[in-house]
Amino acid sequence: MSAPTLRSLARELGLSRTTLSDALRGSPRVKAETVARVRAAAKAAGYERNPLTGAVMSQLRRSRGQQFRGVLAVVEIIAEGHSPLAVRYNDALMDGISARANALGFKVERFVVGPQGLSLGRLDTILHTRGIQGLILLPAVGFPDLSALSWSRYTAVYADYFIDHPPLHCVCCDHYRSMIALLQELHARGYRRPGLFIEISLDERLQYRWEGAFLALQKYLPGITQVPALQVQGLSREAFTAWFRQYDPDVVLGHFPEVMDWMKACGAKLPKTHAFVCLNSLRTAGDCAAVDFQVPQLGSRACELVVGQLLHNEFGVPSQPSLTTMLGRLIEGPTLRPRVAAKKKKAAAQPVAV
Amino acid sequence: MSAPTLRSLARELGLSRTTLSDALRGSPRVKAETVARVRAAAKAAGYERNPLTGAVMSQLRRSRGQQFRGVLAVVEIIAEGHSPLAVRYNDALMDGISARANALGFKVERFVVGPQGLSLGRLDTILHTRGIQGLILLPAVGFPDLSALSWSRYTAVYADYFIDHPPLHCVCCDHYRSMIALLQELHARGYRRPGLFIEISLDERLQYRWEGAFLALQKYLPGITQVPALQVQGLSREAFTAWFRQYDPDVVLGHFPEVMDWMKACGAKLPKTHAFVCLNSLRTAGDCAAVDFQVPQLGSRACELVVGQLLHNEFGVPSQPSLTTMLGRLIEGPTLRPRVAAKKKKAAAQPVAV
DNA sequence: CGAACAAATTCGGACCGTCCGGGATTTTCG
DNA sequence: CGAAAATCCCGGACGGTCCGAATTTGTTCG
Repeated sequence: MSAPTLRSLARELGLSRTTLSDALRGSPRVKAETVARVRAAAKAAGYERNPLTGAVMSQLRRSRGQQFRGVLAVVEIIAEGHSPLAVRYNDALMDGISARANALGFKVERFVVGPQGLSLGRLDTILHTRGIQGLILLPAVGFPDLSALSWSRYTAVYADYFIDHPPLHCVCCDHYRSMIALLQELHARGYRRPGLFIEISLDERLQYRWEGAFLALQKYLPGITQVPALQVQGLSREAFTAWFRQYDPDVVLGHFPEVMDWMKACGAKLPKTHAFVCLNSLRTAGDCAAVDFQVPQLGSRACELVVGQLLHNEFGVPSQPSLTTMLGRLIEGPTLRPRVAAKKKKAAAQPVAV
Repeated sequence: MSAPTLRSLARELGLSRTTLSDALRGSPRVKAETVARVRAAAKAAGYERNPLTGAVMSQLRRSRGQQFRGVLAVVEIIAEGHSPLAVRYNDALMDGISARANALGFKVERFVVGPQGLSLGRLDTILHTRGIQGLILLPAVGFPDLSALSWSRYTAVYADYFIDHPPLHCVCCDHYRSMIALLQELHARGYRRPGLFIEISLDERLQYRWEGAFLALQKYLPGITQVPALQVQGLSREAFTAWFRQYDPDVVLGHFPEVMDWMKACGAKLPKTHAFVCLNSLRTAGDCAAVDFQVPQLGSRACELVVGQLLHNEFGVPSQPSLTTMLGRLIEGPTLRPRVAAKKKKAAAQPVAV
């Protein structure tokens, strides 16, 4: 009489153990009234389901059927003509998502929301009828509002820095730390006048993580000649040339590979006298050093997060959203001096983690 | 055919599932020759035993009905006398960890590593014999090296920004975004000369996230009078007073509540003429506005991460470490003007997310 | 009003890996 | 040769989950 079990409690209530199990977990298969009745009885009898055992059983039961465990929806919110860069970014994300989802036994379907695609209400209906519960939201322009979806049915991750409507878990590259690591690496290679050339709107979206890290490290790395960052609203050759001539940064960090030509026009030899590192490898054609965000890995991590929550039956908006980030990598290129091997162990061919 | 189970493998070998189970665990009940044969076949078929499942089943069978709990190790690395602040931080983490672990069916045990505690080798042995596989590492001074543990046996999370030996997943507060949000909130409340007063060693450990965010936002928030940040190596009343008199910041952000008295001595009235926000609520006694890192929630998240990996049978060092962060919150206090209710919906009593 | 059909709700079966009692076979020994 | 002992292996039960099937309830239409 000391330890009430699922089965004994079920007998007492005149229900099957299955119904009890489903009711206690709040499965929609059981009538709401029954759920309430069962829970009250369980509480009265002092029954506590063992969550660890439950999780393990769930896995065991699932592993038999193998293969197909469900469908994940990848939701793309397209407000207006999206740039080719965004397309490349999203495709890279998709690669990582699909690969990981497949390995975990999930299939992926892509939905497009926006003027040319589905309305939110329509998406909600489709997901509901298809029984899709896991969502991965691809980065959208601006700050999208998805609060119209019935969130209590879904578990989701936003593949960007931040979403407030609703506040979901996010997965994104760590631009701040990537910049820190990049500057430290450049410093180790002997560069002392790093210059940041950035379009304001790009960094604003990232809450100034590029420039924040740049400003802080410019101040604290030893022996640095501070070059003021050049912010522009649009790409302007004149502005760049004037800035480059005035401050003569020995390594330019920026998003636009076009400036390499402008630097050369000013007499710079890459990588002999000056260097250039593109802040986003997706913008390059492999002809310069660049920061690689490892986007597929981000997608993979996002996928793991969603699947993890699905398996734990956690739905709805999280009580406290979190941001999961991963460090970018420096891809070597002909526009940057390789690291001088101070110790023998550092292999130049290896990509250096930044 | 991709997921061999104990039973399917047994059928194939013409043995019973029981014998298989015993053989794989090396029970003396099974003939040595059979053990070898079974193990070889299991390896060939790609059968993998999930240790957590084993533990659950074992307890289930042994002590029927009794609640089985898995065990997580919380590892504290204490190099020298740890500050009372670190103690408070770790205790808050533990609260969150314990609560979440409990809900997930785990219990927590604390291990202390260091000169006054266990050696790494000893810890490794203890964890092995106790069969503990999930580790949560509490923040350590400096950059600890734990590579001596047999990592292939464990899955772990480090509850701080960064660990490189080995590179593990980390969970930490998002100091950068917390500062951004704090400055935006202060700006919305009408403050225009925020001043940052910070000890270098504190921010250096955070890769200058406080100051990086401060520098960037000082530059981009409209109508700001830039007050240069005051960095100190130790707390000095003279340096602070000189800085405060010279630049007259209308809100001081810093770690040390002591400066409130110094500000008052300079003629400041809190919160009438000036304000103070402590950058770490654990340093305050509730007598001033402060940033709350929501440490228990961080612990909770760390716990979820470890348990998730345990359930998925993922051990060893991750191929690509990630950092999971959560936003701090602004706790209102008598040293800060409340937000002026522009719209009626903003309740002053509610803590504003920063 | 009732039949046909759809949706909602509940149930039964199969399953996971472990432990223990016990069965089957072989070995030891009187 | 027979009995006891040793060795090796098997079946049942455990608690909880999942899925398909069965049963009940509700709805539409002739």
